[in-house]
Formats: sequence, structure tokens, C-alpha cells
Amino acid sequence: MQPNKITEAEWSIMEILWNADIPLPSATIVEILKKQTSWAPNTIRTLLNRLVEKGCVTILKPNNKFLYSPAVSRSDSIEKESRSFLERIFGGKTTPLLLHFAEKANLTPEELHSLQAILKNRS
Amino acid sequence: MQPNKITEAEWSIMEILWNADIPLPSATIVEILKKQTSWAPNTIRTLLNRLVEKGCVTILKPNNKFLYSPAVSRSDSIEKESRSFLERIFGGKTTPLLLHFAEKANLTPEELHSLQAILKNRS
DNA sequence: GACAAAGAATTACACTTGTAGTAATTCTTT
DNA sequence: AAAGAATTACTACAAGTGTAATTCTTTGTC
Repeated sequence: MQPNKITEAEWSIMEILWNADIPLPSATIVEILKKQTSWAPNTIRTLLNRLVEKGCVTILKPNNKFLYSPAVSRSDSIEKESRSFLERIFGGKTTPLLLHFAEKANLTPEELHSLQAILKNRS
Repeated sequence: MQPNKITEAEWSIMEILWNADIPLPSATIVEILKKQTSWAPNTIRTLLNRLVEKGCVTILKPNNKFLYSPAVSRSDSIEKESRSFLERIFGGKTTPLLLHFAEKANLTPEELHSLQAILKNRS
């Protein structure tokens, strides 16, 4: 069972669900998104529903209240999107991708360090 | 003037145009794509046309033959896609992106080197 | 000069995505 | 229990995408 692709608009909702570590009622999601977007509440509920249909979000109903929580992990989803992006834009080759982003990056010394640490580990 | 977003299917065509350093007739593009995909020739021509409409490809007509060539550079397009991906999936933060891909990467020593060189330059 | 082949232009069609309105249901309060 | 509020469910609709068939146009060939 692999849930479907999460679209850009849907991703904003997933972010909220991932960040909350408890299931949220739709009202809360609407509340949060009101600050970030100009979507109508119904728009948000539609997106939520599509996510449920896609199997990316599950509905819990303790005492008959609807609560929404992620059905897919953030890291899995990031992994998937990343792989597809890598494939599509960089022909699957990680090195050019890394070079591309490394050039643009404005890394702090600490960040540089952890990256170098990872790289060192690999070698 | 920024040409529109290049979709996944269209990207394959752009790749071909970018790789050829001369304008190509549609027949050649069809030829090449036949090996990589199972698209009907008409599908390919439709995609080509959409790219022209979007302003991503231009038509040249020396001696009345149609030749197609990129109207946008690969690097600009990569840049654009990358930025949007970075924004969407990693909240615009390059470091997590780099860490993510660095972990997955299977770099050769030389690749490690050039990456480290870039990083060193930055620091 | 009529015809066939190749390619360009037009049309098609289902599915997805962004965006939301309307209807139905359920909960709350009086 | 009825009225009103909150929330869920259903419907809508245009633009974009993948996928292609059909039609129009040009040009080489007999």
C-alpha cells in the first residue's frame, strides 16, 4: 500500500499534522493555515479529505470527534519526493545535485561541519 | 518573461534538446524518445507544442523545415525546479536538504573531494 | 498535376489540482 | 425538542497534464 503523491497544497497540511505530535481537529488546522494562506476553510477541508482518500491521513474518532493524524511519516514522504526530484531533474545522480545545492548554500560553520562529518563517514 | 513550469513529461524533451547542441527536427526527438518511453509520436509532438506555447522551446525554420531548440537554459530550469523543491519539501532550508542527500549518496572519493572543495571554499 | 507520406495543427478525453460553494449532519444551548 | 452553530460530505468548475486520434498542409514522387 503506497499512498498517493502529496501535492503542494496538501503538503502544507501534512506539515501541520507532522508538527503536531497529536491528532488534530480540522478547526485547528484551519486556524493555523489561516495565518499562512488565504484559503477558505472549505478549501482546507477538501484538501484534508483528499489526503484521507489518498491514505496519507487517518481519521480517529474518540468520543465521536473527528481528529486527523498523518498516516505516512514525514521522512518517508520526504524520501519519496526527494527521490523523484533527483530522478527527474538530476537524472538520478546525487553528486550533481549536491554540488548544485552546495554552491547555493550559505552554510554556517557548524552546518559545514556536520555535512563534512557525514561525508567523512561515507568515505 | 519567465516561461512556464516544465512538467515531468516535458522535461524529457527538454533534456534531449539541451543535450543536442543543435536544433532538432521533431523526427529526431521522436526517434530518441522511442527508445526511452512508449509514447506515441503524436504525444511527443503535443508535448513539443506545449513547450513552444510555454515559451520554453523555439521553432527555427531555415529553408522551411521545422527545427526545435531550447528557449530556456538547462541551468536556469534546474535552478528554478530546485528552488521550488527546496521550498516545498525542506522549507527553504538548504542544510537539511544537503544532509538528506549526503546520507543517501554513494560518493566516490573524487566526488567527495569536489564537494569538500566547494564547501571549503564557502567557509 | 494527383497522390501519398510526413509532419504540423487541431481536437479530444480522462484525471489531477487548486479553489470553493452548497447540502447534510451533528452538537450545543435554551 | 427546536434553533443555531460547527463540522463533515458532496458537488462544481476551470486550468493543467498525460495521452493520443484526427485533420490539415506541404512536399517529394510517379
